[in-house]
Amino acid sequence: MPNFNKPATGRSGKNFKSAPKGGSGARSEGHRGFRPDQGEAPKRRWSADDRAARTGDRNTGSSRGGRGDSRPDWTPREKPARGGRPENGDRNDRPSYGDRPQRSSELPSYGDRPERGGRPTSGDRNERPQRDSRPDRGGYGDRPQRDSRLERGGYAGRSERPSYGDRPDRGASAGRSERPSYNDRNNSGRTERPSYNDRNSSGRTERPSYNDRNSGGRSERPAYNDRGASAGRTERPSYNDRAQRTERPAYNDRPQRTERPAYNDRAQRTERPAYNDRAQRTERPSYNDRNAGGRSERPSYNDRAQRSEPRESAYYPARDGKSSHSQQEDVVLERLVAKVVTASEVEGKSFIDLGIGSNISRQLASMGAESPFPIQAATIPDVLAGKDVLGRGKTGSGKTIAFGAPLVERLMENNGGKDRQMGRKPRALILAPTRELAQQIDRTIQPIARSVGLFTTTIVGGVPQYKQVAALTRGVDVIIATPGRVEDLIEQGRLDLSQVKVTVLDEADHMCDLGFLEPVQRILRETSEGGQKLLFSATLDKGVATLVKEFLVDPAVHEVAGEDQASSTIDHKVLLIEQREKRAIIKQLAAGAGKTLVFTRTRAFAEEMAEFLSMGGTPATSLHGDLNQSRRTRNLQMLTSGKVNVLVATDVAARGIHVDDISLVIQADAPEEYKTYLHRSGRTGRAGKVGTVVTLINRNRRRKMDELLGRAEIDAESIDVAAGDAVIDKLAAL
DNA sequence: AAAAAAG
Repeated sequence: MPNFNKPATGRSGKNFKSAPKGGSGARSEGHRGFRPDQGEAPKRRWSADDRAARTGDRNTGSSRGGRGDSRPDWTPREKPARGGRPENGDRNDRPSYGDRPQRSSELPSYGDRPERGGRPTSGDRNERPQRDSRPDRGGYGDRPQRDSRLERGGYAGRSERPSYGDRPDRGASAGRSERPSYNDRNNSGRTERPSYNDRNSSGRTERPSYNDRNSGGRSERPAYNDRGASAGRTERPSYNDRAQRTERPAYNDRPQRTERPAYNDRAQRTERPAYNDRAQRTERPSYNDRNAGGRSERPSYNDRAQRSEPRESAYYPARDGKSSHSQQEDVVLERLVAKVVTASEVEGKSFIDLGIGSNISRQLASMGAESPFPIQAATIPDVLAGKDVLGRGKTGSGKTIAFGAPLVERLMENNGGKDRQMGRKPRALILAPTRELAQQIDRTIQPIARSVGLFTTTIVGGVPQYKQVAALTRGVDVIIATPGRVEDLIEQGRLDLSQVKVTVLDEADHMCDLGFLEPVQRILRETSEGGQKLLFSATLDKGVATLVKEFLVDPAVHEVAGEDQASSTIDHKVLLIEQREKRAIIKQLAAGAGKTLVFTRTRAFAEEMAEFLSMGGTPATSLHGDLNQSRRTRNLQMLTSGKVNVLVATDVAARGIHVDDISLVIQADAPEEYKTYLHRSGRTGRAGKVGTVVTLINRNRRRKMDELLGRAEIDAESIDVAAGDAVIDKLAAL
């Protein structure tokens, strides 16, 4: 790709990783945080008062979306109210400290979160500094499960959480919540469901690789014609031209795209299996069945499976019996050549100047984003122009709106009058690495989409799928998802991505890591060929080369200048400690009054530390993959709501998650990768607030830590300490 | 090591 300094040397990402540009942390021009020009990004854009006032507005105005109020066409026939909400199930077994007591009070009553406008959840904002300090914002937690459903307000069933009364006893699902940890699952005779590991290696057979599918029958893809002529869409390029780029083509052009294979028929598929079929399950409508229904030309997942096409096999290194864990070195990959934007360049520009419509601009303003942040000003025009974009913006710099606002704007302009059509296929997909992040993104994008009558839904695991399926059946425009559930629903024939014209990968570099890359590739291949692709991350580097090569066309690369430690409000410290004193020191650090986030390398240690701290008088809760989703959501919410001030988490909380006012980040286990360091530390110091990051290491690991800090381009003071030292108390959060 | 699917 033209945007790389060095042309790709091979097809697989491995090549890029093995050809790093030296591990030095030189702040040279080719390096990650290099910035030719100084310019400070304006932080804090609004005051707490503004925010409070804003909240009020939203509550009154957001229902305008139209759908929510009337919700005529979509009466949930298939699943009326019954909010199965299993989530509550685990409430009983909930281990962590404080949640129990307040429990009942923490769940807002249904009534108060209908419009989501009040948006207490702060979760999602992480990428957007703007909302950071909203005082009124409750946190994630208040609306744990509701993820996206809010708007659909009207419909009972949809709310993730039905009132206590109507909730039948989530019988079956209850069991789910207790899901054993990954480890347990592996050992405990749960034969019915292979653990992730098993699945990766052996169990895998049941799922054909997408490659096969590609080579399979994908011959031509139905044109986009039906899309409805985009009437006056002249001024703005449309989806289609993407190929030729220059100026945005209209949806209609799409047709030319003959080579697109495909999955076309899916489009016509009206008879999609009803939710009820589910019962018979096992025989879940396979692609074959569907094919039989007339769609013969399209290979079924199975067929595809058998078809062994060596082609692209390079993309599946792990499958070939190799350990999928080849310890990647923590190296700084070559930086992508980017167009650098400085804060001063965008000063005075408004979202409207950038091409965002007035409706969306108004919505953004009501959310606290009165004027665009640098990363937004840099990428919005290109996104609107239909170009593929790679965007790098520091943690909390507003990346979600940077891709979310223009994405919604484009969908609105190109809906060909088909908006709100029942059963319409999603036209945009946003993928995130964790469920919490996906839900957080939805909380930001949903209001924007609703402001122009478009709908969003989250497609993530850990929660029952029926509501997601019901939403898809009704028709949704934007999907915010995690990879696993998306693939699951595609296999079930309940999700069709063929009409997806815009795909966003948040935390894109992470989505290219082992374990994520392949699913992501398979999913991207299911989207409309030639569709626009947007890759964002605070640490975007050449690790995304594999995806760029296969899916992006002449991408524009943007980053913001002045986003390095010099402009940071975070203080970094490295404590050289005695291993045996680690717990005591963490306890001392966590004793402060401010919100503290502790990162551990393993789930077990996270759980152990949370318990240790709680037992020691510092209420703490945990967040990691061994918890069922409802507990994850609840525990995170406990921190955002202030029910506890300490959250001990694995790296599931390292990226993207936004919690207001975290004043101290403790790395109980030092990160292996400099990027992890940057993401973890990015949980504090948001919205211009000050924060401290303390990393605990053994003295003999000092050199290694220094190297990592060098790569991260962070200057941190190293201090020799012993449990009980006064220095530690000083670092404890205020 | 972690994360990501299972009415």
